[in-house]
Amino acid sequence: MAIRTRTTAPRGDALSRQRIVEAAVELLDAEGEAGLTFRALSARLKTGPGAIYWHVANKDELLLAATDAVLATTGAGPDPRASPEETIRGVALGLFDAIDEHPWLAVQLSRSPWQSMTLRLFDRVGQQVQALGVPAAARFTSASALLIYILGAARQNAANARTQRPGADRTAILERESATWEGLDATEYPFLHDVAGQLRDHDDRAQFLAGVDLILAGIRAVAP
Amino acid sequence: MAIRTRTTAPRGDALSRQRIVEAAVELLDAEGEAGLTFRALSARLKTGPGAIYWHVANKDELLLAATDAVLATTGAGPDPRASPEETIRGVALGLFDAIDEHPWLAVQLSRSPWQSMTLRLFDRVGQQVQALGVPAAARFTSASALLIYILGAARQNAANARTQRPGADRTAILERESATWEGLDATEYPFLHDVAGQLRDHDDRAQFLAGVDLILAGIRAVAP
DNA sequence: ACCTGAACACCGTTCAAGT
DNA sequence: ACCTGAACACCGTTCAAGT
Repeated sequence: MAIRTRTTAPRGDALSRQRIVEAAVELLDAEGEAGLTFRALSARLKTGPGAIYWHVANKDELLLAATDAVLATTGAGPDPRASPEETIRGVALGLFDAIDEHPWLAVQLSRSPWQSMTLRLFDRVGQQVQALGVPAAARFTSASALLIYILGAARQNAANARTQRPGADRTAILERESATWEGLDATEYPFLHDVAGQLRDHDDRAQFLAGVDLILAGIRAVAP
Repeated sequence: MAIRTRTTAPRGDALSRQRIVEAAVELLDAEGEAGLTFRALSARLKTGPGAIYWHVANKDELLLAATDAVLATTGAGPDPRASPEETIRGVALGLFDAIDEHPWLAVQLSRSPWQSMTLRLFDRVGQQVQALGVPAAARFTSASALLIYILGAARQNAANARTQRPGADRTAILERESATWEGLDATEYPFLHDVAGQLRDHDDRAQFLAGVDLILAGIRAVAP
């Protein structure tokens, strides 16, 4: 096969939808949602803002494409040997970690529900709920409760991470927050006051999974 | 007591933090988050944008104040005769309805977790979890799972409502979505394909409460 | 103390003009 | 077909100047 000439081969610096989306993801990861700007993006791609509009309709479409691109690489294929519970935990952890790595994902995922990506997730969770032996009438409720919790927790975690400076000392933050809760008026915040100590050795991931297990227990209680 | 003179009494059109926040809430309710602009707000208040900055530090603080103002009027006081489950359902429904009425609330509530308002909610839910007899070690997990679900579901509902044009025919939308799901490839989306029919007479509020009950069942399963 | 409104440094998006 | 970059209509925020 002949070597392509320089002029017809796609050069590394040629603009393309793919290169734009890749650069957008990099920008989102590095600077957060506020960092994704058509000007910043075009500067990084060494072109003008107008050039991007040739390949992408608008910012919404760009964000959607970035979300799809990241989620496409995430989540290992389902393991047929895994139990339904394990598969659900796998999906949940995959999303949790993806959002932990790309906090801007959370906002995108819950912005347009019933979107292709969310529907795919809903179906995957629903399949496992069915495999659990949940009767047909209770499947919709079970699957939607699971997905809502998973997305909600991952989003909350992303919001927490964004509040803190990146690279901040996690232990120190929890220590400080725990002390704050302890200092709260026990009459006004009896629960927080009581539970302040548990915050000190809090593990977000473990907490997240415990919540998933709690809902799974509820589902099992309805469909034994 | 003497009648106050016109000049010292706060005239109806005098600028004040309270009037600003009230106008902000009106604007948010009518036009959504994008509608809250310092220019639109100052036009409504018949003043310049700079005047607002005398009473409010910036847009973030304004959004926070608007959120507090709306949530302060929501949620009936806790009924001491109600069971813990009933109280939790009451808190959940109160939030759900508030967010249904003011969809912009959802984004605000999960933007800054560990904020005064969210902490108060967390404490209220935690108190009821304790009243349920959940052992100390499981209380944190139970309360946070509940709150994450409640906020997540309310947000999802708000996002759904925002996608649809206000005043759109709810039945028609569900009918159309149900038909879409039915038309999906049964190999790729087996669950959605199966469950499409249930979507037709779907009640968001009932669905939401069913999810709360599911988590309550899980909590009870852990702490009988 | 409080308000005014022009001005600054940004946005997303468009579009005539180029190649 | 694809790119350029100035221009438009917006933002949030600041600030000298007024009362």
